Amino acid sequence: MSLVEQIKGGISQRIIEALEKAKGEGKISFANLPNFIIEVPREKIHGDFATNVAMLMTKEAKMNPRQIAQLIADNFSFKDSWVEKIEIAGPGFINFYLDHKWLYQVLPLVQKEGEVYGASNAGQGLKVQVEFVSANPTGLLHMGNARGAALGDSLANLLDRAGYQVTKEFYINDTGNQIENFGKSLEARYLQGLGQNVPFPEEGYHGEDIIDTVQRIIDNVGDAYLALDSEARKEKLVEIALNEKINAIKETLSSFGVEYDVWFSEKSLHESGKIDDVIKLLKEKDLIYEQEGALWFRSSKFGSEDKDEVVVRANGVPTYFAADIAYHKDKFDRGFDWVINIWGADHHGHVARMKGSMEALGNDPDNLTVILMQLVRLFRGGEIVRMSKRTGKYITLSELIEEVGKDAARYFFVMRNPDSHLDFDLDLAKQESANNPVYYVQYAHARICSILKATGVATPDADKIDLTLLNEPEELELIRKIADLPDEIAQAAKALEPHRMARYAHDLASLFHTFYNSCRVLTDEEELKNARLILVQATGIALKNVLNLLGVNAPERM
RNA sequence: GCGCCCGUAGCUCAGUGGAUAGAGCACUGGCCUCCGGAGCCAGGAGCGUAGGUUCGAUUCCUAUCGGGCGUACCA
Repeated sequence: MSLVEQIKGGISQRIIEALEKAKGEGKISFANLPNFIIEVPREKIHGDFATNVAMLMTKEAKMNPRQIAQLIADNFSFKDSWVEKIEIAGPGFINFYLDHKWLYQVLPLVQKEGEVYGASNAGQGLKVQVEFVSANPTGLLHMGNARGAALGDSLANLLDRAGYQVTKEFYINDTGNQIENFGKSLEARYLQGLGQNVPFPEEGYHGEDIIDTVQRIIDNVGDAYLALDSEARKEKLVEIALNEKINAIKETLSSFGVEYDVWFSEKSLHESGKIDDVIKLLKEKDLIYEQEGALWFRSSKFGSEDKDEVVVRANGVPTYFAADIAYHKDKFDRGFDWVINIWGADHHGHVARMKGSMEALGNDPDNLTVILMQLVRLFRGGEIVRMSKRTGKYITLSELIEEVGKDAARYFFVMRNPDSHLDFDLDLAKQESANNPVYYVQYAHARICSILKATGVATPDADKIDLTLLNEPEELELIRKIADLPDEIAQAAKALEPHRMARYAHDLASLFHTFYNSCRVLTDEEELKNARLILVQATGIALKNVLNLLGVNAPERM
């Protein structure tokens, strides 16, 4: 349990005791305690912590909130609580002012824990799976995939740190219509590459990368596939090209700092019979019916979905939805307590029926969470960078990494709430200046390393230093922010909101710069210098740990 | 038509039902004989609109306007 949690828990406990005591003395009556919170007030003058308990009890106790607050204050036990003073304010808030010495405990802790500082057991080992990107392996990764990659990977890191047992997974759509189409496109390029004048399929993949892929195949095997019939030829081409594409995707993601635990093949679901099995299972539950030659799932019976969906087409081929049902069933069969998918907003129509299908199979649909992310727009020179699906021309993830660097790209993608459209300013991301938030944070870290190095010796052991010399408001605020890290991580993980950590990193860097400008670290006063060095070191550790969560480097110099 | 997401400062965005709604950019003026000036300090303006629930609403509900997306035997 983190220090902040301990403090909050202690205050909470004492509030309940105070209320029980007052009740015993007949000064207040209530049957149930409200679900109150202990929060950090926005304004510093409102204390270190505050609670709304009195305002929530007015009905139950039939008293006005300030009277209730007064009772709590009168009966509050200060002993061993760090609480120094209690004030009642506004409509009935109870503000707690702490002896700031409680903060000093955090510094030795940070020094001792090092790179694991910030971790907690909030998730209690719950098994959670995060599936993200899962891009079509027929092309290169685009900005939507990039956002999903940054988001998913940071989220997985967060969950891991917060005490969940995390598996990162990529679902490979290696079968179905788009693979058919891929085959046709490859075949056309192959024949064209060998000098034949064949038309390119209208709905084919126009990207240049496919031409390159086919050229490599021609370099290897020449016209050997001309002799095959079209089906066998496409099969061969698809096999080779798919392999190449998937490897390229792996490499690009790897250079983006993203490594998966599992690469799951859609095709394997067809081959293992898991799709047939799940359809059979639904049939047994009378949730499948036949109409116009196709098999329909009664999705309208579940959740908010208002119509039924086809799972097997009239031509006997299962739909993507059928495969996805089997896939998600498989996820739960593998024992995940919590399954998280990150999808583009254009897939939102798929969410309700997906949850419905899980419910139909007896899984709690609430254990499936789908994070929808809005689109990404690229800007260069103040102009929107147009993407063209028809010509297959778009900026790829590897080009983006090439242009702005991994750190800026990851920071920019994860800095926003997935719900909002992301305007990605390429010029800003490239700037090595204060305008660029990622540099601002990294600069703080480099500065910290520089100070620590300037002493020429190792930073002293925090237990042997008088930390109570750290009394300046800038010092105390900085320590306070560091103390918050474990809770910040736990909360961001639970809410599935990694963008909070980008904000935290920025706030922490900002507090450090403020401290740096008002407190000289390398001073002649040996005792004070040592205490400040401990603080600087702890800040560096916290900053680095957060940047690592976001997949951004914490440079020692820049 | 119906469904989902978003409307907060000039721009890009934060804000678990709480107290005086916050950052960055842009604009203006200050700050190094001193640890990294890629830094610090100071300055203005805003919750799309109208109702409702509540002690209290940017947050929840309803309606409405504006933008995006979806509404396939595509994925």
